[in-house]
Amino acid sequence: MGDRSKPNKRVTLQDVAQRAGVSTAAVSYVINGGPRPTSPELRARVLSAIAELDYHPNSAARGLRGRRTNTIAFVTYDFLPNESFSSHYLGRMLTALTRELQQHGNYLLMFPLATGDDPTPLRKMLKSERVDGIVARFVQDPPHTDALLEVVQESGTPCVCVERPGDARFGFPGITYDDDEGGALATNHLLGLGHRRIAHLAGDMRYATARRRMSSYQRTIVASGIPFDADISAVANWDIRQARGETHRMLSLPDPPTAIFAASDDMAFGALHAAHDRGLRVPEDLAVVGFDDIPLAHQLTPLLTTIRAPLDEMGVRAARLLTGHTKADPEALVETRPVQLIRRDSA
Amino acid sequence: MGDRSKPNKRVTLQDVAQRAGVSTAAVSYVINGGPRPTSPELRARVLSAIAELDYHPNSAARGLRGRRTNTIAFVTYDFLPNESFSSHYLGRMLTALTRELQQHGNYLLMFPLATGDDPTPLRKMLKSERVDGIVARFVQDPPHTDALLEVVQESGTPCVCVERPGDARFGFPGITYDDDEGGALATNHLLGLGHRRIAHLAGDMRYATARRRMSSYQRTIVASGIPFDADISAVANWDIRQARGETHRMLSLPDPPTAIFAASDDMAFGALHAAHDRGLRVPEDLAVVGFDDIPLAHQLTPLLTTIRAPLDEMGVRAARLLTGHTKADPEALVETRPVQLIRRDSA
DNA sequence: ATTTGATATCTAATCGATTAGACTCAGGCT
DNA sequence: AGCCTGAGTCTAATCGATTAGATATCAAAT
Repeated sequence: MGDRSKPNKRVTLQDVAQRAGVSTAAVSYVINGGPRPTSPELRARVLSAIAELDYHPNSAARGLRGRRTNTIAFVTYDFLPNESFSSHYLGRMLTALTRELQQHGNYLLMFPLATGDDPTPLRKMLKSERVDGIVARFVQDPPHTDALLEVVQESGTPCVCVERPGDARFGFPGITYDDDEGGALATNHLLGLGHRRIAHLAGDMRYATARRRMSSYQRTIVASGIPFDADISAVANWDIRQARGETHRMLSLPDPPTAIFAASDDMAFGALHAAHDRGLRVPEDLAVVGFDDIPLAHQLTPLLTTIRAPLDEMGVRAARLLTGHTKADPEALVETRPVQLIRRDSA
Repeated sequence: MGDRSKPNKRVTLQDVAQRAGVSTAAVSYVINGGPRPTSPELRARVLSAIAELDYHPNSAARGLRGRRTNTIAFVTYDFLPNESFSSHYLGRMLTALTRELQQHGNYLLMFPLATGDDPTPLRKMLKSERVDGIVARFVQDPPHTDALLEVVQESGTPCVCVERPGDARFGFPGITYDDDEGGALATNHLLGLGHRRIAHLAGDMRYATARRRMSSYQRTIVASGIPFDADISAVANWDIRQARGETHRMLSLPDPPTAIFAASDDMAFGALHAAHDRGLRVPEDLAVVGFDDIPLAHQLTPLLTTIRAPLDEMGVRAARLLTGHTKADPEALVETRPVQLIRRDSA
């Protein structure tokens, strides 16, 4: 497992102080820029000693005395055990998060949890003061995650929720995007193209996100004077195959849809698949709009028209709030970032 | 960002000792199971005091004195900045890793790096003694990652490489699977089905994995007495669209392939797409074998026949080696886990 | 009865950084 | 001259756990 011997003796702040001929306090002041002023000469001496000795502050000692770990946890609460890691979707946020954190010497700890998991490990992690804050991605809405949020609150760890509006009762802010706006954008885009028979493929109804996307579709349809038809609104549970099956079913109806708004790109692929099966042209015979904008969306043909959620922006924002590089508006518990219609070839 | 005030006073080991009427040493012994024996009565008193006070050891203090952080870093070195997080492929390993670590109270720190990134942040992280060990996933082979490995070695941090054979010069063990075996399995499967005209879609040649999969394909073909034909061996760079394009090209040849071994499931989808475009039946007119077994492989139709790498096993194994729950065989610098042919519908 | 040894427990030093409090010194004020 | 102020630096206490060394207790060995 690599060199187990200790090849290089530890360099401590003491050593630096000695080398620079100053006190340990002075060195600390220089490193941390305060809380007392330092003279330029002293600063120079210390900095060159640090460089010469290749000194790096010990994170444990810092954490103990200074009560900062420079670590943020990303806590997920999924329905399936491995969900968080296997979604292209989440990748965008994690990438943004880690990069933003790295920029200021902070680190990301992964803490995946699945529904039904005991919250004790989370409690333990928080109470051991391992992290300065957490980014919570809980796919369910209140009250299903109350137990977790209570654990977080009780530990006193700063917390920012993502992909949900936060929680007023617990005082946690949330950074989210507007599923309603996304659903409306998608549906209106199809309406604007002249479609009157627009179907919906919905995600797993346990997800708030799935429910919101569906209801905004319904509202938009109805608002435009078209009656809602349950026959062409199907729950496909985020699943490609189910989406394909449901699409086939709907296309076999006496009055088949001419357009489909799928609540995820995956399901949109299922719909495209079905269209392909039947020799339908996209978008001429069947227009398809997805949601998420996963990488595949612009790799498969036809290129998928979809709704893009600002995952990266949300990641960056969450990181900044937690590391204190941006102040949160104490009034606004919810920050909603706009979604975007990405027009490609499928609609 | 949640409650910033400190709602509950800190509970320390001192408090527990006082409450139980014993010394702090005794409490520590009980918690850590040693290094000295403790009597059952004392243990009981301490444990109930811990429970009553809801005590959780402070991780920073532990780290400082005990030199263990209970944290493992997952360090990636990718060609693209966000690659590590957006691959279904890696998800399997990360899930296995975190779950295994959580089991023993260890945590996973994500540390993604992209080619060309300055290794300084890694150096800094390691020298600050933030982690007990690292799992290194460096997609390139030596000598491209020497600079990074040097940094790791110099820091003295235990390191296990995954998806490559480790590195003898640095003394790091590796846990990997056999790309050659996978390529041979796939190719032989197609040969066994009677195919004589077998094409290959190769990944990005900068990846050792892509090169190995390609050369084992070539060797297997040639070993069976079929001459290697460069016209039906194409580099598609892991890209779906390129794979589709190359498949079209090959199918237009005077002597088109009847089977394709794609070095990744993604590229296999590209091939399937092309077959679909031309109205070819799979596997009758064109047989396709992929590599990786990503979730999509058993969600799209036809279900993809593919090679499955034991990512989860590798993750678990790496975790155990680093946390000391399994001893590494000091002789064997490489542990190669078997791959598996998953027979489904496409070949 | 005394020594030996093993077992169980306690005392206190220690890990390496942060920071409040004490100190020094120069310059400005009365 | 004497006092005050503030900038710059140093001394030393402190964070909370681990663990080597000292101590106590009791059973077995001499």
